[in-house]
Amino acid sequence: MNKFRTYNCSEIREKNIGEKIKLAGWVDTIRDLGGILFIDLRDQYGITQVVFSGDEEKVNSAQRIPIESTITVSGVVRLRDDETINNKIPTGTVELFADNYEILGKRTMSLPFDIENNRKVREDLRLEYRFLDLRSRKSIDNLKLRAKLIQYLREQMIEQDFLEVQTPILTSSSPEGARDYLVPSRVYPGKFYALPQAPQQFKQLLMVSGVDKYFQIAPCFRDEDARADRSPGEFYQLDMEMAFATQEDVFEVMEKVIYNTFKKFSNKKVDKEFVKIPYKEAMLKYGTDKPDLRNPLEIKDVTNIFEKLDIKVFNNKTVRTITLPNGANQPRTFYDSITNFAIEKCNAKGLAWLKVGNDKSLQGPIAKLIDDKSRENLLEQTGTKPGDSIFFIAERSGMLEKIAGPVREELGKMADLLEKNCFKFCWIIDFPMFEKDDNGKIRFSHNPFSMPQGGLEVLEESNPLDVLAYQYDIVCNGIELSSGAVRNHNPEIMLKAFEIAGYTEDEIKRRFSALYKAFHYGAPPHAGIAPGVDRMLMLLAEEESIREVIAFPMNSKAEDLLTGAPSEVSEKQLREANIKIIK
RNA sequence: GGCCCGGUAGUUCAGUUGGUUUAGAAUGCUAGCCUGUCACGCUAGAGGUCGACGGUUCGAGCCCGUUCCGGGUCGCCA
Repeated sequence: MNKFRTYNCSEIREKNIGEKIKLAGWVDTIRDLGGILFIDLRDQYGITQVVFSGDEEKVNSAQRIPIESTITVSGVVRLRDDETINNKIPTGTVELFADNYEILGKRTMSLPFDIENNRKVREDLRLEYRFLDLRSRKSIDNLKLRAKLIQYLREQMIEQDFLEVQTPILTSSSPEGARDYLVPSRVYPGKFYALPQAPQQFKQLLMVSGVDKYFQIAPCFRDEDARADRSPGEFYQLDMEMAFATQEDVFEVMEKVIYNTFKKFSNKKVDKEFVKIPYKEAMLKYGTDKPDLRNPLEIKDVTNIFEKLDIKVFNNKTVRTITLPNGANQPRTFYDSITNFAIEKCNAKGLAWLKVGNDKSLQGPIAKLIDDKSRENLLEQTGTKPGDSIFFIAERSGMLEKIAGPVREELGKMADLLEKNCFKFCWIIDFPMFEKDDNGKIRFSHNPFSMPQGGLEVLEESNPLDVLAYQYDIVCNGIELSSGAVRNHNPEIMLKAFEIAGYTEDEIKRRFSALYKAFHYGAPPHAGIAPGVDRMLMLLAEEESIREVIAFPMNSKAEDLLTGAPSEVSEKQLREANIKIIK
């Protein structure tokens, strides 16, 4: 029998009445009513009410236990009177009538914050005392959800015949992509390992080796600044890759896994259809490559109508609109507020708008400048009905999405149009292979290892900026869960693609030697994806910050406030690592 | 690195055009009372360099400047 407890704090029920038992846990609250005293005893599983009564000395001493200390209590399980039953907890019909207790771990420092109200507390303080922060019910629930989710993902991948393979953590720096975390080599002065940004090269090598379907719950490391939905430093992906597979094969596996997972861990409606939207269309209709499809608003291009009119603020610009159904009823403050949003948050010069009356008449700042025929075309082309209103975003094309996208989102929120309690997924497909950087130089727009659509022929004959890649993102409610691609397994096409992006053959051989070499030994066509585990959890737990679903996250400045990482190391360690610090 | 927002009891916040004694509230803490509470209740008490420095002013939590710290965002994240 366990020395400290015979049951956990969520276990005892009416069938245990009369039983002599022991419980151990944290003192959650003490309610001292004078002659009688109640303690809510808490552990990972739940809460049981403990009663001290009768023995005046015991009641008085129990009253002085600092809350959040750990104790063990022995006594007898009693039925509660009908009027004292607590329906909020599973153990609410019974209680432990204590005859003795012992403090196991006394709290001797004052609490830095109220544990159950931890969500309102400054995050740095919570992270400094993460061990207390994690005592809150919601934190424990998130840890449990994470464990179950990872177990379920693993089960599903195994069920679909995927083989779990672990790839190295100490590996080599890859010059593409994010900044690496470097680890100095002791044996080879001046040389470094890098922590993997993703197991990308290894999983592709596994394909060449003959692993047919690979997966891993993979830790990934990137030295980039944090965001609310992006942890700094490290995160986990459900990394997968399939041999002899096309884009559609990856979609089929992933849709099954994602749908089942969201269905299992959420009470919300999960849309079974994963809409496929080409990148170009997404940028036009939603102003972003991660559209939130709960928002019904769409952006329309009306440049053709306005290039014929002489409206000063629209001249020589691309003009796009968002129609807000029943928008004409919105008060003036609504229009001011969205205009301010566009100007302040998106750097727009302004936001023109029109109300459409029941007789199709237009009201608003630019109404007088639009002739009858243009008005008809405008209403027709944007699908605007009497009683609606239209918002105009006019900009040069490069800037346009940065305003239209956020304005569409904000309008949806302000008018409360987002479909509630549901998850809506889409695939964004047909990403461009190349883009121009600020200096007009052509570079890879996403993954250099993606297969260009049309292969070698297209690379040789088309304008690079028109070449599409077999590259796809999966997006849920406006959050990007993952990127994936059909990989380029053909060395000839690989050389050509890198050549367009300004790399020589020597550079490729040097930087991607293993992959480049391997692809000369019979590589299967292969494709994969790697959805972020933390982001899935964030959506399922309905958390605003990714740090709520990670046990020990770093703060947004990439510091671990518990252990003090990153920290200075001793001179001896530096010498062994052949490192000299330049300040 | 750029831009935006913030910093006032342990914690979360309020603090009016700069002007009345001792800078408030909630919660937490301490003490006392209370035999059926479950966020128990009631009474009393302690708790503050208003982030820091400088300036304007008869007078600054409030205005100005500098700086530090925190959050968000853009860059960045193939």
